[in-house]
Amino acid sequence: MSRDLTIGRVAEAAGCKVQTVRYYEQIGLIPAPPRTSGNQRVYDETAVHRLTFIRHARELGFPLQAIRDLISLSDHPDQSCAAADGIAKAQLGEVNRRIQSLIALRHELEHMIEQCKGGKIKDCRVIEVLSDHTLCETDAHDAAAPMAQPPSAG
Amino acid sequence: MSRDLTIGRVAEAAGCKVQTVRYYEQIGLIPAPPRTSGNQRVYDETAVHRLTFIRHARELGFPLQAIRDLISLSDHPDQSCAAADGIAKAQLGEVNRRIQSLIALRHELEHMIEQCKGGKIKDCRVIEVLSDHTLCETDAHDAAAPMAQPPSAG
DNA sequence: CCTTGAACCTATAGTTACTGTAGCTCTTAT
DNA sequence: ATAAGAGCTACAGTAACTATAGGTTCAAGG
Repeated sequence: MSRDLTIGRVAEAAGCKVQTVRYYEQIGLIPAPPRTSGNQRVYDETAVHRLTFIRHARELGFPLQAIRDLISLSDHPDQSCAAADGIAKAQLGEVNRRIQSLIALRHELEHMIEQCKGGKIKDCRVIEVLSDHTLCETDAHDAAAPMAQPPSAG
Repeated sequence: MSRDLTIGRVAEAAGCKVQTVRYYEQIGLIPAPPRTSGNQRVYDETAVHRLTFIRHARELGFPLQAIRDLISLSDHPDQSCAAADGIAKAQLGEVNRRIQSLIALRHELEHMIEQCKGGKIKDCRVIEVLSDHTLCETDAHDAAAPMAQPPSAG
């Protein structure tokens, strides 16, 4: 078990970028770690733990604000679980809405591609469907619930 | 058929905000319209058409750059349809990836919520699952393909 | 004709969640 | 001793808008 990790090691272990770690520190999502005599950050395993937590939550689509709430929750382990549960449930609702929307979008795209089998643009359904209001009366219109954009899982 | 639309009318007809219309003009996605003597923008139906096109494409998850390509394509109607088709197909691939990811995420959230039925945070699976690397080995990890974030369909 | 209030104008800043760059300093290996 | 590579700060940029401030124009009512 290695203590005294550099920011690069921590970032690698947690699966995020060095800049992202510094950014999370800047916005107060992780505490500022101690520094070496040469001013470089020194982390331990708990930083990896918390960054991994954050990454997972981001991958699950939680906005940073929700993650902030979850973290403050987890810092008070004797409180009721209900708040964390509520956050997860709200997130589940978002995810379900997103899935519905995307399925509608997929139908529309498949339809567009189906129609567009070689030919000139003036006959191209891709352009036409996008241009014409009446041709796309699927539920695609209530798409795009205002949710966190997904992190680039790099 | 009304000609001489104000920006507010156009925005309403196309289902987007006034600022968004000005923004699209600013970034060159729509042409700058003529102005009244009092410097106010004057649109006609073709602006509504193009803005609707853009909104649909955004709702389908196309990034503005792809929309830009589509528009420049549609300005040359004698070219092959293949390019537009390619853009749509790439988009379909993204949509499918997103759906897969979200379904995995939904499983994970449902599992979390299932486990978390009243109790204290120290026993809460929501926190635990998010904290622990090994507990979430679903395909959630290849989630979050770098795609355009969805527009707020307002 | 004058006034009121909504809608318009420009310019700029803020949003989210980072990512990238410039120009340094520090650490580590040879 | 030196050179590569990683770290440091600070700031700019990204997408795609959204919001604000502070001013102008337009349409309707008195």
